[in-house]
Formats: sequence, structure tokens, C-alpha cells
Amino acid sequence: MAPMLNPNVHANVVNNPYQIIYLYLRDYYGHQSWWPAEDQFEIMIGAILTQNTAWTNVEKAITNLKQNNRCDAESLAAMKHQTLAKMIRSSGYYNQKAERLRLFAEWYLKQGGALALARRPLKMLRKELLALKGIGDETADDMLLYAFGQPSFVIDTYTRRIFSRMGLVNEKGRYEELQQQFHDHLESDTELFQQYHALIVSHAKRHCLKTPDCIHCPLTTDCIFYEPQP
DNA sequence: ACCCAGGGTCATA
DNA sequence: TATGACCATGGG
Repeated sequence: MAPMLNPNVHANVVNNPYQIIYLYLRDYYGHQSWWPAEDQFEIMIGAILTQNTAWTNVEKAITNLKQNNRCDAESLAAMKHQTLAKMIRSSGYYNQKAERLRLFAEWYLKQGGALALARRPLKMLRKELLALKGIGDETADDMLLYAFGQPSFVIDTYTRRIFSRMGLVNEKGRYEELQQQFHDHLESDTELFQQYHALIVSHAKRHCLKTPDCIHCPLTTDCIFYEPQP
């Protein structure tokens, strides 16, 4: 019997590659603890700081902010540009990111903080985030999914690479198109989306995605999607 | 020395 | 709409 799923979702899990890949990754890598942060606001600034940047460099910046007691909206909004830029130096693009953090912190305070924002519908909040300078599709969805617990699937370069290589999506497709494909084929479940994106990143970090013939990649050699059981 | 990382903006055609 | 330049550190 096929499990009960959202009507929008393909009824049979066995024929749904998006489900199969998720189950495969989950069994292979186990439960992921994401997003590593102490509070909502830390998740949100982490999403900005990690833009095109290795997470290890972001961790140093956040640790720096915390040690100086500046890991909150009021502090970020009040700090001088130089001071903030210096503090987040390790995360790269520090001038851009200092500006983006300040703009975000100011907006965040003006809106009344996380509790006020959490009451807004997903699509509305997403639009408002996108209207901010320095927050694009992926950063907005990072915030929505991990800080606000809203079921908005995150599409990053890893997702594009892996799933285009599986022949499921167009690597150069528009963000909303790819996201829609995941939304169409999966239950609208925040936990599922959080785990799935985290698993994709875990997978990408452990396997070489630079070459198309990565023999150690379970999703390209052992995966039951590529080699279906008879 | 080179490549890339849990992207986004802006100018140009 | 679709490329390309730009932002910048740290680890492989």
C-alpha cells in the first residue's frame, strides 16, 4: 500500500525519485542537526554571512560577534561600519556583508522582531525578505525554513548539481522553477525540507561534485534510482 | 599557485 | 532575459 500523502504529491513513493533520494541520503548520512545556532536571529545573520562562503569562516565571524556581545539586532544596527566589518572579516566580502547585516537588523527591529514576523504568511514574508538588499532567493529560504520553520525548500548550487546530474532538473533553471519541482514531489513538511537540504549539503561536502564520474558517490553509482532492483 | 565555498547586486546588450 | 564583473577570506 502506498503511504498517505498530500494530494499534490505523487502517490507512490517508489516511483518518486525525490522521495527515494531523500530516503537514501537519510539512511546513508543519518539525522542532521541543522541549522547550528543558539537562536533565530543567529540563524538569519548566518544565512547572510554564508553567502558564497565556507561555513568554517562564518563560524569564526559569529563567534567573534558573540564574544563581543554583538550577536543581536540592536547591536548590529548600532555598530559603526568599520567595527562590524572588522568583526566579520573572516567571512569574506566583509564590507558588503556588514552593510547587509546592518540593513537587515534595522528592518528586523522596525518590523517588531521575530515574533511579529512569524505571524506573517510564508509568501508575504518571503517577498519582504527578498525586497531587502543582500537577501536573494536562497538566503530568504534559509531564513524561512530554519529560523521561521516554514516549509520553503532551499535550492543551492549543490541541489542544482546533484539533481541535474540525476536528470531531474535543469541546472540552469530559474530558482522558483526548481523549488516548485521539490514542492510538487514532496509533502509540505518543514522537518522534511530541513533535513533534506542539510543532507544534500552533507553529501556534497563528502563527495567530489566537480567531476561527473565520481565513483564514490552513492547517488551516482549505488543509488537504487540509477540501478533499480529487478 | 589555483580553485572554491551552504550568493547577490549591478551594469550592460 | 542573460551573461559578466565584482565582492574577499581561508582551506584544500
